[in-house]
Amino acid sequence: MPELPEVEYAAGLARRFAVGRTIERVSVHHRAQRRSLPAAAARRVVGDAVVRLERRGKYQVLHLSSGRALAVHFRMNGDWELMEPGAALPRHARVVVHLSGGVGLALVDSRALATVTLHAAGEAPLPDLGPEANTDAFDAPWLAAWFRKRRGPVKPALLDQRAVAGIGNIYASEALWLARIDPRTPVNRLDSRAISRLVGAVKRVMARAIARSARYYNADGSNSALRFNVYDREAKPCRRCGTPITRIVQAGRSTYFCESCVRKGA
DNA sequence: ATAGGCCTGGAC
DNA sequence: GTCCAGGCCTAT
Repeated sequence: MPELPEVEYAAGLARRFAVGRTIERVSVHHRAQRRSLPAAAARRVVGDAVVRLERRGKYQVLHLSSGRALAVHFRMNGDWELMEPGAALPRHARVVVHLSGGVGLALVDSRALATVTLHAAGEAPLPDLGPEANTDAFDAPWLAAWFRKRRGPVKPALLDQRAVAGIGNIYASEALWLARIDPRTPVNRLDSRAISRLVGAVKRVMARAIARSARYYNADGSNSALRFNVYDREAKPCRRCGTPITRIVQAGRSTYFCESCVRKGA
């Protein structure tokens, strides 16, 4: 579930729920979770208030009144579950931020791959990230400049969060399909028109998903009502031309595309 | 660029 | 049982 649109939605929920409240306790319910959040770190934030919740790419940052920050990354399966006073621990709750008023912000994640990290005041809580995929800061000149410094096929390149923040494996395939670009095209072979199409397609895909995720987001992380054009549609007819969708593996991850819709040379 | 690791659950 | 998964890191 969690690429930029889904994280945006989850962040909105958590923001309305947690900002203005004070952290009374942080409980960790899976040992793998201690790799990113050791017990001492979980203890250190007690008494801190959540003053702001920021989403950046697929990350969320809980800015605390002391200047410290908690950075959260959902990875493959993470999500928030909001616990009202007296609520039972949700299934797959891995970390719970217990807040004033008796509520709890629960990180649920069946695979326990999500991360929560504590950062001291003045320390950058996030790695180097490119412009947000859904904003004007992400534009064709930027992407062209990035591609000039890189090599290799365009689809894995789109997943590099330093190039553009927030795109994941699903929306990378979706955007390339919309732009009619072959995912195997080396980035140095994309002309400026193709790059412009790609930037436009990324923004359209993001905007649509953001608009829909508010309605179709399920607590278990599934987004079943979302209808993808190519993702997970191997051998099914392309919605544009009917040709069976092709699945290949790039950088160890599935890529879906339509071989006939793709424009020659891009 | 690829392989393996981290984890669990669902599909087959 | 096997394979796969919307992410990302490290090692080769």
